[in-house]
Amino acid sequence: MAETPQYDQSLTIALLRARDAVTALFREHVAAAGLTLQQWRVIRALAGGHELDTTTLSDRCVILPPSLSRILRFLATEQLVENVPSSDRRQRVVRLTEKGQALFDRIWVTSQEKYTAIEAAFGTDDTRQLVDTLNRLRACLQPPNPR
Amino acid sequence: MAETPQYDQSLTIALLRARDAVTALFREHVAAAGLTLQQWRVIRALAGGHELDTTTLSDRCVILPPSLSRILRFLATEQLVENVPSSDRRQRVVRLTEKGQALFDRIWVTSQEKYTAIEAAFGTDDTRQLVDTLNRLRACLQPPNPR
DNA sequence: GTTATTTAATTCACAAGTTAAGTATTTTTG
DNA sequence: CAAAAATACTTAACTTGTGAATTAAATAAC
Repeated sequence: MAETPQYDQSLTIALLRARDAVTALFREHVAAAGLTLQQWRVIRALAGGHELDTTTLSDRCVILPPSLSRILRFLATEQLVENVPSSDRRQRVVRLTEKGQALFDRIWVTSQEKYTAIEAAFGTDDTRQLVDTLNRLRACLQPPNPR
Repeated sequence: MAETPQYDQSLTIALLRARDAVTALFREHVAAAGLTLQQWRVIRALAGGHELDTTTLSDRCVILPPSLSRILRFLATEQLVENVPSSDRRQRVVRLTEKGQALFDRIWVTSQEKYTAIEAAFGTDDTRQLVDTLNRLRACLQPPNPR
């Protein structure tokens, strides 16, 4: 039964597969609302009236600046986000429009349900512990303070 | 300190960040050899003389068929992989060329070292346990047998 | 205060992710 | 055996990931 040499034991592959399995549960539902998962992450980060510059947004959504730039261009044409004047005119600060918040509200309900279903299937404690472990892994790999 | 509403507690984001942190350790080294991480996953799956059809390869590398098609096209032009005649002429079976295997051998050494370093930093037991947990999560989310 | 330097974001070019449609071969069905 | 259905890939079109180059504005250094 030496089918997969050691592939299933690889941390990188395990992370990839697990992420794949989780996102698959949300993709269809988010797509039905006309958004990709990445666009949804941005909307979600801005929900509740948060005004964020693109650097913060990029970090929080784990989306590289060039991608975020394109995503914001799309969301702006859809009138889901709008710019907020900033004192530092280099940076771009954005927020949700009313339409954007409404779309968030609509998607969020079902999204919550799906997430709850995951916790139910995998266990609430196990889920929380996994998140902690993943964050610990990350903390342990990234040079603590590049400042 | 209510900076991130609940974003850091999200399983999807935690998976994304963790994967990001891990792959970052390998990307530069693999890129120096002229490969992307995805191309490297394919090479790695074929290493050791494995002959695989694209369906199996797609599943094992967690790369969708259209992407794999492009990747194989590239690897073929680089003469790193070659086709193997198959009795079922619908399917494409590939294997590494000598050049491909040589490239694998070259990358693999350093790759192993990096992986060992991760285990050292995060703990061998913790790493193995995390992989198990991730595989369990996946098993628990995916409908067991679509056959 | 003008010239460097740094910083924030965008643009560019190419690889990959994603869905849908298309092509060729095999299997199934009648 | 011929027509229909299923299977294995590939192509096409669009969005995103990735690294390098570019633009614009703010800060630092003369």
